[in-house]
Amino acid sequence: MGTDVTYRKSKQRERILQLLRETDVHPSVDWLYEKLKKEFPKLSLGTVYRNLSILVDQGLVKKIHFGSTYDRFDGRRAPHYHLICEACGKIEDLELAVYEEITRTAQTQSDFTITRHMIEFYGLCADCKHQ
Amino acid sequence: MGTDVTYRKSKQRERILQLLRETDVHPSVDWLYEKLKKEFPKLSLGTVYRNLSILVDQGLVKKIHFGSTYDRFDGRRAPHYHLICEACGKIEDLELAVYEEITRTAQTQSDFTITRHMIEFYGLCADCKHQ
DNA sequence: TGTTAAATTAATAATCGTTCCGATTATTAA
DNA sequence: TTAATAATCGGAACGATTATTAATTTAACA
Repeated sequence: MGTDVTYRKSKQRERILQLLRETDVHPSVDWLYEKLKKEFPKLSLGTVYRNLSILVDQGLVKKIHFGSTYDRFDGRRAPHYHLICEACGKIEDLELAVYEEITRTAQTQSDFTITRHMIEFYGLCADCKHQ
Repeated sequence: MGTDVTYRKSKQRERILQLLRETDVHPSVDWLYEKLKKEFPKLSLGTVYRNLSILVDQGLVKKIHFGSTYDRFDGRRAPHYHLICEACGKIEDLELAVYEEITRTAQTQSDFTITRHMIEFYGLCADCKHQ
């Protein structure tokens, strides 16, 4: 996904964006694929993936749970927050007191029973900052 | 992974936990596998996976990026937080003003260049609450 | 200590979500 | 209309993870 690529419009991509704008269910790839197969019977799964990544690239859509594609494990027991380098994927612990009250504040705005929260901070680590 | 299973101890699992306690790099499965292969030349990748899931089950280790195994997409442009139901995986938007100052506070505690943060709240949605 | 049943292991096959590929089709600018 | 090339389709390939299997190791107790 280079920076200087020009995108042509495509019916499929337009509809993917439209669907994402219309709904609030935070669709998965399969959800979009199943919906769109009715309009585009020959639609391929790869097309959905490719267009989603173009839309994310264009800043029109956000990918939730962006981060590394594989699991990481943490032997630290106390709750704490994470710093994630967007260049190299490094994960560090952040020495910052956990905001317990955020969970309670969120609770007042929702009918979920909220038990915990997680914060991830994104940016560039010291190494990647200097190329 | 039932709740009433008794686990026997195993050298491999003990070392995995020990490694996770000693390090702060938030190891991936492969990192652990490569380290431990020196001590247990016949170690299999499946053993690392199985023991990690036992340790997570016992609450001794945390899996980072716990949540859905596939990506979700969001067509909403303004930054906002998410509520995630731990029972059914539903993701909802939370109507809560974004705490811009959290990013700045975190910045004072780190040598990362922090550009943004994300908060996810975990709990049970209204439907799952009532079974 | 020695026996034995049960848990753990290694190896490998299967699965899942995602990305990549070659051939074809569609869009755009000239 | 034409030439250039981006986007499509369908399927193969891929990496991370999970499940299956038979063989090995271990805890517990006689």
